[in-house]
Amino acid sequence: MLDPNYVRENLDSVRAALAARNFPTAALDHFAELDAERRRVNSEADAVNHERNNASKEIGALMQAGKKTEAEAKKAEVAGLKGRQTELEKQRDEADAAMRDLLSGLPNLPAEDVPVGPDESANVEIRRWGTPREFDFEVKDHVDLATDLGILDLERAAKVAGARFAILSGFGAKLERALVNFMLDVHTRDHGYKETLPPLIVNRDTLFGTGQLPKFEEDLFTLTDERGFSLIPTAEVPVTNYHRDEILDASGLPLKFVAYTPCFRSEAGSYGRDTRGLIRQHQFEKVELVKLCLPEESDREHEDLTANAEKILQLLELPYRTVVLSTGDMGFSARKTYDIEVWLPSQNTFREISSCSNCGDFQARRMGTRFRRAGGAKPEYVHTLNGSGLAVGRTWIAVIENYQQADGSIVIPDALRPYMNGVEQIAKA
RNA sequence: GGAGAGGUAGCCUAAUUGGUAAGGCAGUAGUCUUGAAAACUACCGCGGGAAACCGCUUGCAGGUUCGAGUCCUGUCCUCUCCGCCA
Repeated sequence: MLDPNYVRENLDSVRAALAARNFPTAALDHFAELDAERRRVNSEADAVNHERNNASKEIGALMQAGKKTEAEAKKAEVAGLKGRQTELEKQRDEADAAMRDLLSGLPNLPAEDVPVGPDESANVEIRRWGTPREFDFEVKDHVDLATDLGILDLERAAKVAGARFAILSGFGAKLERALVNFMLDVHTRDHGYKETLPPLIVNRDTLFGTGQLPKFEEDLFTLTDERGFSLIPTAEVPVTNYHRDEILDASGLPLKFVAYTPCFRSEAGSYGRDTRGLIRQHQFEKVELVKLCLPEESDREHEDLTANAEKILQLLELPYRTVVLSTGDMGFSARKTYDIEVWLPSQNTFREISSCSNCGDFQARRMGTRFRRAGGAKPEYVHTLNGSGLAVGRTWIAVIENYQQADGSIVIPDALRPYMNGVEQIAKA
C-alpha cells in the first residue's frame, strides 16, 4: 500500500512510476477528489462526534448532581444530533472504503535505480558466476534423465492428482530432502537466519498483507471452507505476516527468517507455458528467506539476502547469473527485485531459480507492522524483504541436468553428499 | 463433537443499579549524584496536528442508550474437562 500522503504530494511522479510498470493510471484520476472528500467528511464527522461527546458528559454530570429535569432537557437536545452523526459516519465509511479500494489495488513504486522498460527484455544482467560445463555428448533434460533413472514419475502423478504434479521416489525424493536440509543448514548456521515452520494455510488478512489480495486471488488455491482459507503460494506470505499489527522494538531488527515449505499455485493463465517437467508445478518446495528491517538498512539487507541465496548455488557449483528486473517485469509488492537464474544445459539458457525483492514499507503498511526507535519515538513502518533461497524443485532440476554423465547417471555435488548418506552418484538400478 | 471458564495498553491488575478506562511493574526523559542505585517530576495504547487541541481504543463486528469494559446478538482466539484422533 502506498502512503496516501505521499501520493497526494507527488501525484505526477506516482503516475509516471505506475506507467513505467505498465499499470493503468486511470485509477489515480479520482485520487485528488476522493482524498479531499475523505478528509472533509472525516473532520466534519469528528466535529459532530465531539459535540455529542461533550453533551453526554454534561448529562452524566447533571445526573450525578441529581438535576434530572435539566438532564432530560439536554437529552432531547442531543437526540437531534444523532441522525446527522449516522449520516456522516456512513459517508466517512464509504469514503474510507473507496480510498482503501483505490490504494490497495496499486502496486509498489519502483526504486530509483530500477531499469525502466516494458518487460523482461529490459532486465539487466549485473553479474555472472561459474562457467557452464562443456558436454562431449548430447545432453538430456531432467525429465528424460530422471524418468530413466526411476526417480521421477510424471505419468502416475497425473493419474493421482493431475497435470503439473510430480512423484519423486528413491534417490529422487532423497535428493529433494537433501537440498532442503542443506539450504536450511547454510542459512541458519552461516547466514544467521532463524528457522521457522509456518502454517501452510492462511487467512485473507494475511494474504492482503503481502499483496496477494485483492488482485491475485485467481493465482491461489482457495479452500471451500467458509473461513476464507487459502493454501500458501510461498512461505513469504505466512512468515512476513508473523508480526502483522505489531509494533516491534527497533533494537530487535533486523529479523531474519528462513522457512522450508511446500508452495501451491493455481497457475491460472499459464496454460501451455513450461508444460514439460518440474519447472512449473501446482505444488513445489521452496526454502524462503524473509527479513524485517529498518528503512535505512533495507537496500543493504537486500544485497545481503541476494548474496545469501547465491551462496547456495556457489556451494553446489552451479553456474548462474543475477539480473535486476526492469520496471515492467517486477512483482506487485516489490520496489526492486533481483532474479537469480541458474544454467540449464537442456535449454541452453539461464532459468529463474530465485527472486529476491525489497518491498520497502509497501507490505508493512498493508500489514500494520511497525517499529519504534529508542526514546519513545512515533512508530514507523518496517521494510520487508523476501527471496527464495532457493526454489528446491528447480535446484533439483539444475543438479540433475548439470551433473549428468554420458551414461545417464548423476554425480552428486560434493556439498550434498553428507546429506545423501555419502551417496556419490545416482545410477540406474 | 459435548460442557465450562476467560480475553482491559509491553506485562500484571481494578472499574458501584451503565456516567465516559484507576493503579502497579517494566520502559523513556529529566532533577539529585563523582558515577550508579534510591528518591522525586514528567511521559508512558493508536491516529491527525507546529502547537493548543481533537478523534479513536477494553479480542472483533453489530445492537440497545444521550452515554457501554459493564446490557443484548453474532463471531474469533485462549484455557480446563469429556469424547474422538496423527
